Parts: sequence; structure tokens; C-alpha cells
Amino acid sequence: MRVSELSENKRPTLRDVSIAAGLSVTQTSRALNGHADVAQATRDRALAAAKSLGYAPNLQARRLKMPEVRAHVIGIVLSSTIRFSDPFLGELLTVMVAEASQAGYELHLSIPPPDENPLASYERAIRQRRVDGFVLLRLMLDDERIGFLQGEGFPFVTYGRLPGSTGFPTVDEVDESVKPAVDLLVDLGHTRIGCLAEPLRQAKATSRLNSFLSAIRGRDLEVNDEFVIDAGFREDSGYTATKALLSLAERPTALVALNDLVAIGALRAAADLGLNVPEDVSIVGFDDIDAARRVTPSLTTLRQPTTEIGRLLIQELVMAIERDTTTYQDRLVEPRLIVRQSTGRAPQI
Amino acid sequence: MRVSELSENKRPTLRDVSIAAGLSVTQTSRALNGHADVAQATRDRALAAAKSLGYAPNLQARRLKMPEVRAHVIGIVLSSTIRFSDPFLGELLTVMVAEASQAGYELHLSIPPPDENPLASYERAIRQRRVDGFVLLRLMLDDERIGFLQGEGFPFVTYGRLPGSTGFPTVDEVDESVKPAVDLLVDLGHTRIGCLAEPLRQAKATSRLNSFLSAIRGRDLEVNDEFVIDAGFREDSGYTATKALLSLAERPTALVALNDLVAIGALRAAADLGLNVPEDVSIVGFDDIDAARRVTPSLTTLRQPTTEIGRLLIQELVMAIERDTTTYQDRLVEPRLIVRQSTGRAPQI
DNA sequence: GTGCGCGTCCGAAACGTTTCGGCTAGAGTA
DNA sequence: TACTCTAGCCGAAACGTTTCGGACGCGCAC
Repeated sequence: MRVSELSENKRPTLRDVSIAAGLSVTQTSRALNGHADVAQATRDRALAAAKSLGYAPNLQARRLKMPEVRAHVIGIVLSSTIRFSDPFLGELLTVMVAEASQAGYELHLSIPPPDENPLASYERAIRQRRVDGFVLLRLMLDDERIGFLQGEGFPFVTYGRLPGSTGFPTVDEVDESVKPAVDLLVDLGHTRIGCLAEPLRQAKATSRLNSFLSAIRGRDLEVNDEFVIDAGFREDSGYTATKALLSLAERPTALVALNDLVAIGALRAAADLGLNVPEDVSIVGFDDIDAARRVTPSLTTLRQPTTEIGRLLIQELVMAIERDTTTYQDRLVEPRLIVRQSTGRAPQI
Repeated sequence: MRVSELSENKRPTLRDVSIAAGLSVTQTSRALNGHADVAQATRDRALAAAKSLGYAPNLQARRLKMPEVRAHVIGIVLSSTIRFSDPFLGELLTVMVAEASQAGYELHLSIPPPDENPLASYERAIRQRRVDGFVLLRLMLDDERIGFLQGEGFPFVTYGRLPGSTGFPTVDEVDESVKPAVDLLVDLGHTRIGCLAEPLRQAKATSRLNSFLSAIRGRDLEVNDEFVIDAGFREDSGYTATKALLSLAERPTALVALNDLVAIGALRAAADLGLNVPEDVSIVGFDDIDAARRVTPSLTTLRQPTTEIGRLLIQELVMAIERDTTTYQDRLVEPRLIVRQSTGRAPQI
């Protein structure tokens, strides 16, 4: 009773198939895996038997024997300081799931437990061979993950570039990403332009800031050191940073925020200071999250091509996983300026 | 040479540890796994050897031998008709990742390839034993996934209830979820209240609509059939539905939208019809997505306790995975009414 | 007729674990 | 002293696959 019951509901094994097909296990395996030295008639027999039994290979056994076989899973380790309602992240994730699916991959999400070295999450995923490669978000300037993964020889792609670093695929914005915003403001007559930057350990923060600075210089303007300030990532940090900036004796007439949430905080700060946007101060954001077009006044911003970013990240990673090249060219996307109501002519002073 | 090289960079195996510890493989395994019949001194020796070699068990081999061992992964299959910028989904996902991490689980995301039966994604994940259980989002009234997973005896939790269905854990809103919104409107003097419902195949859509209807009746008002309309999920579908509703000869003076995006579309529709919100028509949403407080006028809405929902989903699922109970009680959350500017006294007619 | 090559097949070993059953030595008991 | 019991240990088999090395038979060239 027990035995028959077992063999009833147990998954069929390769051996079951081989018996049904009247073949050896060896030959059944070779038939199913498309090896050359099996006669067509035999192969058909094996396939038919497999199908009729509903056979599916045991992944564990197969991967035990063939360590190189892929999991077809892409890993993403979110930071433990995740900003829950980061709209850009949420959208990027969903885009990547869809894109990965097209390439035959699925996504594996994790967050390092609070007390654990973040690298441990990567190490565990690698040892257990749960994933074939990683997408590295929130790249830091001195990001230890890169050295670690390169040491392991494990494929990954980064969102954001590291100056001078190479040997792995990267997706990032063009160097001049912030330029359209600066140009718009200068064309509107602004000369005192401030920047609400992000924490500079963040790789993207640095490159955006550099882009801002060189765009300003490109228009033969000075960069006032006082006008560049770390405004964090969030709406409230943008709010306080902006209050500080707009309370300067000689205050800027325009602000470029390196992310939309900060820009939205800036809008509120300006309002609370009794300043009108854009009459008294113009504000530009970065990302074009959903909220950007909903706030009042609606936010002029640089739109990230989220879909394209997600697609490129997955494409590059899959390429790195499946072919083993060692040379990569950076894939660069170009944010597009969306002009709304938060920017206007510079006030006469 | 070859051999030494291999043993150099290959991961240490249990056998290596046993040799280093001067033990049999058997006893090493038992020591490391905390079995009883191993002397303390021996156990220490084994642990020390394992540590010094940097031993980590081969998951494939272990799971081949012990089919019941868990992957510690929770699967979520997104629908292929995913709405990319669904803010609620994005937030729920990040909450669940964090919550799962606390319980020692990670998340596995996939989307069924467009040409494939959606159940196939579930089946594959089960056969390959990639996941230990599923979170079922977007539950349909006649959801085939439930029968399938119950047939497989595979653990899952649903977000949303099925009337009369039982035998699996569920997280949902209380039956009276929409009541606070209706009560608010009735208290403000409204008697002609419309409902912008969602497609009724969606389980949550039905229960929310029922909640709306019984709340109306609970206040001794009639439900005008014309005032209940399928407004879809999106802003534009909410827009057109609202235009239809507000163009009726006897139009409603208040609308309850069963989701915020639809409500936001309704705001726009009212504005385009020359109606003021809330003077001419009051509008209430559902969810309290980020945009709700940003739109003008800001949206009165029922706030979903997203964090709690995510936590309950994961907790219930993990419980279903780890203990094998067969009785579950529904976990119900209570949306909270957030009153903003889109609701006001009923107009005098 | 011998030898060779080729197409087709198979047995057995291996991957790294866990576990079943049995073994030994010493302690406890009568 | 002889028996039983137990704590502690081990060898070998097993999980389901792939693959190495070889075997068989047949046609072909010499």
C-alpha cells in the first residue's frame, strides 16, 4: 500500500522514463538533452515516454552534477536603508521583472538583515547558486561590492558609473545629463543657480553634480560654492536644505535638484518662505516621478527613461552571464527635459 | 599539479572537513547538523575544522537528499498585464521584501511570458522547488490559481478574500472598509452618492462594492443603479467614467472611487466639466497613494495600511509554510479615512 | 579476411549530502 | 562474571542526474 502510494504521487524520475521507453537511463538522458549519438527513432521514443509520464528533470540533481548550469535568476540586493516609497525604484523593479522575463530570467529580491554585512547577502546567493548575476543599484563611489564580485568572477551590471573603473557592464546617464536644465535656466536669464545635490558617496550623485558644474561653466558662469548643498534624497531633507539656501543674503534665483522628491520639498520650502515659484525662484527636478506633474506648480524636470534603463540593465547583465566577454562599453541614456510650470524668467533684481 | 590546483580553488566539501577534523564523513555531518549522538569534543572539532576551511554545504546536494528542506524563498507571480506605475504594488513589494527578510525569506519575482498559461509559472517554480510558497495578488473571483495550488498542496496566501472560500490564509480589508467614506458623505448631507467601481472579476472590487452598497443602505438611502459604474483601474478610465456619471440628468453630488488613480481621474473630469470640487461634487478615493495628497484639491481617501498588509501577508504565508495547520482565520485590516479637501457639504439643489 | 570507422547504445562512477543499520567500548546491573 | 544498555562512532547506500569509457554490430576499404 505504502509503496504503491509513493510511486503514485512521486514525481517520475529519469529511470521511470527509461523503463517506459525501454532504454537505458544513459541513453534516455542523452536523448532528452539532444546529444548527437542517439537514433532519431530512439529519441522520439524517449520524448514520448517523458511526455506521457509528465517527466520534469530534478533541478537539484542536475545542478549537483553540472555545476555550470544556470539558475536563470537575476539577483538584486536592496539596501537595508531602503526608502520605501521611492517611486523610481518601484517602477524600475517592475520594468526589470518584465524585461528579464523576456530573456528567460526571473528576479530574486533580498534585503540584508540589519545586523549583517551587506556583502554576506551576495555571498550567500553565490554559494547557494541561487542567481546567475546581480544588478547593483545605488552604486557608491567606493563600492565594496564591485571588488568582491570581481574577485569572485561573478557577473554583474551597475546602474551608475565609477570614474575610471572598467571591466564590467554599466548603465548610466550621459555626462551632460543635467545640461539641458542648466541651459534652460540660463536661457531664462538666471545667473545665480543653486544645486540641491545628493550625498556624494552615491556615484550618481557625483556624476550629476559634475554635470551641473560643467554645464554652468560651459555657459561662462561662476559656480558659487555656497549654492551647492547636500539635500539628501527625501522631501523633508530637500525642504530644509532649500530653506537654508533661500535664506542666504544673496540667494539663488534658480535651483536644480538632483532628484524630484528633493525638488518637491524645495517647492514647499519656497512657498513657506513666501516666495513664488517661478516668479521669485525657478526649480528644476530630476527623474520625473509621477508626483512631478501633480504638484503645484507642476515641476519642470529631467525625465529618466526608466523603461530603457531597466531594459539595458537586464540586457547587459544577461549578455555578461551568457557570453564571456571581458570588454564592455558603457550604455548611456539621455534624460529628457520636461518643461512645466516651476521654471520662468529670472526676476529683476 | 592538477589535483592540488583543484583542491585549491574548489569549495571545500564535507569530506575535506571530515579529514581535517579526523572524523568520518557521517559523524561530521551529524556534528554540523546538531544531532544528538555526537560527543561535545567531537562536535567542537568538526565545527572548528568547518570554520577554518570556510565550509558551506552544497545546497543542491543537500536538497537532493532531503527533499523537504526549504528554499526560504517566497514566490510572487505578477500578472502580465501589470500596470507599471501602480504605486501601491511598488510599495507593497518593497514592504514584503523587508518583512520576508526578517523571517529569513527572500522574494522571487516573475512574470509569465505572454504566450504562456499563467499557471505554468507557478508550476515551474514548484517543480524546480525554487520557492516554498506564493503570495497571490490581484485575486480574481474565479481564480484558477487557488484550485491549482490547493491541488498541489502548496502553501499560499491571498490578498483579498473569496466569498465562502476557505482552507488557506487570507489578508483582506474588513467588510465595512468603505463605510467611513459613505458615513462622511452622508454626514455632510449627501444623498445621491455614486460609486466608481473596479472590474468585478477582481475579488477586492466586489467586496469593496458590496461594502459601499451596504453602507449606503445602512444609512437608509437608496442605491441608484445608474450611479454605480465600472471605472477600471486607471486614471483615464476613471476620467471617462466620471464624465459619464456627472453628465446624467440627475447627477450624483458625491462619488466614492474604489481606488485613488480613478479618483484622480475623477477630479480631472469634474474640473473639465466646470464643476468645482468639493462645492459641486465631493470625491473620495481609496488607497492613499502618494499622489493623493499632492493633487489639487487634495484627495479625501481611505488609507490602506500597506505596511501592515505586507507584514500580515508574509507572516501568514510563513506560518502556512512552517507549521502545517489546515485551519486559518482571515486577517483583516481596517483602512482609515483621511479627510482632505475633496469632500464638503452637499450642494443645495 | 582482417582492420577500421561509425552509429548507437549501455554500465558504472561520480557529484555532495544524509541516514540506516551496525559496530565498539565501557558503564551499569544482577 | 556475564549480561544488557547506551553513547559515540562509522561504512555504505541512497537521492536523480550526467558522463566516461567501452561494447556491439555493421559497412567499407584494403
